Amino acid sequence: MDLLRLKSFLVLAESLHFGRAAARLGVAQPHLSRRIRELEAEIGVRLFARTQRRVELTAAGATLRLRAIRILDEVEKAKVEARQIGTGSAGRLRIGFIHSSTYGVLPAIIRSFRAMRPAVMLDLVEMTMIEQVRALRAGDIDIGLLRSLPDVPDIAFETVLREPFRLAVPADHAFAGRAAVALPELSGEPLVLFPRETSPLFHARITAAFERAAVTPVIVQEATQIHTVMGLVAAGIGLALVPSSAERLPRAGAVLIALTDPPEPADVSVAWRAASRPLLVTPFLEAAHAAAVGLDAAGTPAKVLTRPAPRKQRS
Amino acid sequence: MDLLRLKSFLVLAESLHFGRAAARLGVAQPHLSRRIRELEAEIGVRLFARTQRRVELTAAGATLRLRAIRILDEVEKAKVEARQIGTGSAGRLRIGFIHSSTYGVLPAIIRSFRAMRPAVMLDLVEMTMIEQVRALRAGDIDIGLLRSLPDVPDIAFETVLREPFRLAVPADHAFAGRAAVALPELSGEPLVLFPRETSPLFHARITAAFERAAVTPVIVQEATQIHTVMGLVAAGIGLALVPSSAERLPRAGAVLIALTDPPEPADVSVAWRAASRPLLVTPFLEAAHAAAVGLDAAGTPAKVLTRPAPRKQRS
DNA sequence: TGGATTGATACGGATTTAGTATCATCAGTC
DNA sequence: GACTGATGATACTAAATCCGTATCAATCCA
Repeated sequence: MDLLRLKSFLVLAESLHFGRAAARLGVAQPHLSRRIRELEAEIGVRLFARTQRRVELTAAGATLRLRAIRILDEVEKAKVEARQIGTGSAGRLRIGFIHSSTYGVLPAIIRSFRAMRPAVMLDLVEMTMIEQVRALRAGDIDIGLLRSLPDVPDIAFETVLREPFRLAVPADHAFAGRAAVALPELSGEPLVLFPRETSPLFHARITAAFERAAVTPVIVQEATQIHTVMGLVAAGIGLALVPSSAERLPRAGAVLIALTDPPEPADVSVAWRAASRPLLVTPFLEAAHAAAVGLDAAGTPAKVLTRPAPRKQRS
Repeated sequence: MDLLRLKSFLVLAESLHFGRAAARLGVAQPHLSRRIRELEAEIGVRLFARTQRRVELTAAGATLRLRAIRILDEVEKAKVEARQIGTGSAGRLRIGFIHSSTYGVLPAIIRSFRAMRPAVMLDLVEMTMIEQVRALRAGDIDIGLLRSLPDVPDIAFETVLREPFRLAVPADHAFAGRAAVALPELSGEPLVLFPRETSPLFHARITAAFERAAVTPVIVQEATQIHTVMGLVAAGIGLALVPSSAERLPRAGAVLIALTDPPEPADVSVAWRAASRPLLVTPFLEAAHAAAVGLDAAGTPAKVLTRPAPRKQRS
């Protein structure tokens, strides 16, 4: 069975005229006769009833016609789809992301990327950084969205956003009305901190800043996820240094304040397997950078210190 | 795009090894390389990532593989289906039938035919004989099941069953206990008869028999359908001559009795367009003959006169 | 009855396809 | 670190297939 034969059959089934069908196919009439005869021989069934004056479909031909339309259509679609996936305008992109990007940069990146490549399906899976590296190596995800990594040879990454740290204080705290606070002022204040094991980057940046400021922090509680930290702050357990994306996390009872001497910003990076950079990494990086600019413009400054924007606070 | 290329692609996608795939396809390895290259050129996308040591599918290749499996499967199914329809082992058969066959031979024929050709779909439409002839000519039905026709040149038919006439009498009639009755005994009895216009065969056979017996029937009522006639008999309106298939029509208050000098039997025939005898006519005739024999064996004798079999009578 | 139309057949030339020999590259090994 | 074996790509020749022209047989229409 040959698609050319099938196509010829279909054209003849439409026009029911060997001469005209052959013309539409761009071949000579005798050759169309041959193709149809070969198709009939292969199937072992007469597809057209030729009365030497009129050509009509047999019952077998009529059902084959319906099938043939479908098959040729699917072949065409398969070709187009493969081409689109090959050129990156369609397909599937499996993305691992850390939890804290959920209310920060991730939605903006997704929005931006979908606008660029509407035909690409995104599979989003929340993972820790460690899990992302493992999944990238195993080929389970194509792209990781994570905080910057220690140098790993087989994983490439590019930073798309630098998030400044802010001071989170309970709404009824003395600092709550202040425009900015300096780290030395936190001396003696109870603090909530990210643990070294599960949040190495946050932990390192924050403790380094306290060292620079010559402050010995009083750690009263540890918590891994930003929303937990914010909850503890709101409950009055202590103050905390959190990345600015915490602003997007509605939480009654806590406010964010700028720092005059903040830690080195925490970056959000896009990672992929260095060996086989997926085609869609480039557009994804574009989308991520665009999203980062948008976030800045929307009042989440990445570098400049400003008065914290007013926040909606929901229960 | 060529199914051979697609098949080659699929085999290579399974084995991921040019040499082995080529062997499975029965071609030399260089030629498989060519086919794949051509397929990739046509689609404009690399389908395999060749690392000179290992071959693996690209993302485009992976989705094309799924599509290709489906397409090749559908092509195969289309071929098989067309072949089956062409040889009559599958397909659709549109049958027109007269009402009176419903409780006579039709169910038996259907049962027999479905056992023979389980893959053939039957479209059953009740029609009068006139409508059947029209539908056969228009190509709306393939087969008609009807009483014998006056010779019509473009419709061919074959008789599959000859139904003897019986005398239907009310259950409380003097004849009710008799084994057989002769037509002259009906002289003066009120009779229900099929009208000439709508039931020409029954009318002709019955009036001819009365003429032979030199009896002038007293017609008190006409009715077209056998179940109506039986109803009128049960109601005591009169007696009637009905084809023996009326036995299969449960009807309280009426019994059937053999006739010693019955009219010529009424035949049930299968008709088709003489110009293009559908393939399935032959098996349908076989099924019909088999069903007719079964009916005889089951106590509906076509020729011999016997005591009428006991009947279930439901309201 | 003759002309026109339609599909089938025959045959020679052109294109495509298949097979053989060979090469380049890389992984694993001693 | 050179060698060996394996793998896919390339080049070239032979065979098969495909395609177009010429022609025929049968039917319809005037």
